[in-house]
Amino acid sequence: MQAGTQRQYWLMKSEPNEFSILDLARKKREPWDGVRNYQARNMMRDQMRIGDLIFFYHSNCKVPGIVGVMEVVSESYPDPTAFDPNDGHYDPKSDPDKPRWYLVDVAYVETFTETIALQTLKACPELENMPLLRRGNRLSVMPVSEQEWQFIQSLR
DNA sequence: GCCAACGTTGGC
DNA sequence: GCCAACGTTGGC
Repeated sequence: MQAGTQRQYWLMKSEPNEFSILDLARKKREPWDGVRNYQARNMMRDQMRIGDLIFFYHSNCKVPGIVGVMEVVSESYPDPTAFDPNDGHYDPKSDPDKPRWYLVDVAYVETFTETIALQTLKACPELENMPLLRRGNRLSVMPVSEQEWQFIQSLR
């Protein structure tokens, strides 16, 4: 982490059918590719710093919720899957000379013994301002305040 | 599988 | 630049 820079906190979603925290635990480190949303991209490209911590959230599954922690371990760089016609996340409009999509590499930190379920998070007034809990929110990458981070850690 | 909410696309 | 149509997300 850069000297004088406060560590930041994030939450990132993944469908466990596609990529789960078990997959990350096995691989140790992985490019967080396939994000195709400008707001999410901007946060990865412009704001994330090496050493930031991220809640790993399982979406679109039986018990959606936070399942563990990972860490940002690279600066942002162009998402190579956008240039690969054989990749499911291929985007012909992303020019290698002017890439549209960016990502960071993340590393596995830990898995919680129990999922902190979305249902649990929703019941906490301390978290009512989290974008995650706002109606209709679909952002797959979002900031978490230090207070929210600490509070969620206390739910374990 | 349903469907509400939201982002993106493209015609005008 | 508006906005209708369409596609996707993601909880339920």
